[in-house]
Amino acid sequence: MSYSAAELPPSLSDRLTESILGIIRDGGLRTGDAIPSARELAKRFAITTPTVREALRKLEATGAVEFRHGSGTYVGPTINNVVLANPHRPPITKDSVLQLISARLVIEPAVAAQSAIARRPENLERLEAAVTNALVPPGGPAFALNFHVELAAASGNPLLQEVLASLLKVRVREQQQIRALYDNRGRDHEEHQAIVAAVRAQDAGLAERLTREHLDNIRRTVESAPEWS
Amino acid sequence: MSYSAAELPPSLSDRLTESILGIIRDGGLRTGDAIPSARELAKRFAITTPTVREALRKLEATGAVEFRHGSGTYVGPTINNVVLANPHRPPITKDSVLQLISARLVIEPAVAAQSAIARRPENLERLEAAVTNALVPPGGPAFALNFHVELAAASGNPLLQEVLASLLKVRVREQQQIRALYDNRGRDHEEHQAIVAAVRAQDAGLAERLTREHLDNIRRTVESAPEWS
DNA sequence: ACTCACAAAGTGACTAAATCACTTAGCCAT
DNA sequence: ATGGCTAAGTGATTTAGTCACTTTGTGAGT
Repeated sequence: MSYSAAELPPSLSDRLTESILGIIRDGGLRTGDAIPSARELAKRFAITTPTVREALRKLEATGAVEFRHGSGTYVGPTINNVVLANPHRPPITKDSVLQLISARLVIEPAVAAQSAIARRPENLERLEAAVTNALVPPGGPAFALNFHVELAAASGNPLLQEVLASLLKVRVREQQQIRALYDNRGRDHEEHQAIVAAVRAQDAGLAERLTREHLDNIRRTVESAPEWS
Repeated sequence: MSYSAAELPPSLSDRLTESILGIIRDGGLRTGDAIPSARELAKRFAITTPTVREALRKLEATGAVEFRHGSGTYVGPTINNVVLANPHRPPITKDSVLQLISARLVIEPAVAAQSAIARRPENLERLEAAVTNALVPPGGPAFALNFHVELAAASGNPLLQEVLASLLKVRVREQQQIRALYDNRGRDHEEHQAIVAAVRAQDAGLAERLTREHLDNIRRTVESAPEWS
């Protein structure tokens, strides 16, 4: 837990990642833009392609770049993130899901209160969209949890959004499992709508309470479910 | 922001990282244990070392493994993390520091309240240690911020500790800058001690209020400081 | 018996030069 | 215009080898 300071001398590939990030940032490249090819980078830094690829793989692991076979390498979605979801996260158990909900139970009510205060009109729009989409999906990606990310986005602080997005980036199968347990024909939807109403009315106390109750309901549902893995 | 689902077919190095994680987890290896050498892994999976190294670099980027030149590759400290600090985080500005403090201002009071309720005797010990160490350092690593991680640890939820540790893993230079601004001869220390007292007394409301005030003080100090980068 | 220097083995770091697989864009024939 | 083919560019992976660093154990000297 100490995250001590015994730093090793930075390897060539370490310095390379920094240089590549420099190319991206100094070049003003945004998410989706293409970066120079591996061969091009190898020539530019006078090293070989396997070494370049090692550096790029490190950036890929954190979502800073994305590979598209045959096409090129592109700036990834989390290039400017401060906190990330671990892409190599440990397997999920019922206990770890309960731990996740408990953490959200601490953080999200406070976030909801802040969002109620700071929300802007466009946040309300996106929240409405997230709430209504939550009823639509026949089996598509889990939009329901996206609601909670949008709720955090309404706080106006991108870091809070990052934190919630990282916590909620559970594997899709487990999300569906939770929803199957909890979402008995629109209960999720109703509670989300109530929260949006509180945020719209800028009633921080209410938004906080409703969010806490909502997550507490989910926690209880999961808690009473049978072990699944 | 959409984190959409356009998943590409997993590459060889993707499958490799999963296999290596399998070796670590199925083997019951813990942080600090050695994993098979790159040559050994190459032989075992019937592939070549550059490919193995790419997979290992991805794991290195998320702190799942660590390289030690000439010695071997070892299981890293964040192998079981759910959320991570971005090792390739963007450069820090005064605005980004204020954004960070604002996020903590939302999250940490709620965490402090939870910690006041759930704290166990060993948490109080570690909190005391963090508080007293905060006065010691002549220039060493920033123990002061470690206090906030320990405060989150006292909640009993490792995820909350991970979130705070990720948020606080600012570069050392910036930490010193903040401390230089704020810590006028022990003010930090006094406020930390007051928070510990509230946690010890299991007074959740007080712990929450003191934490909010503490961070608000820091925020104001940073806000009134001159631009620095 | 103890210590220290040094050699050897194991490991990571990196190079060099290819080949294969995939994507994209342009051209051509329809 | 449309469809299919071709060629260039790119990522994916291989093969074979060299260099640098760490650890360990051995053996000489004390």
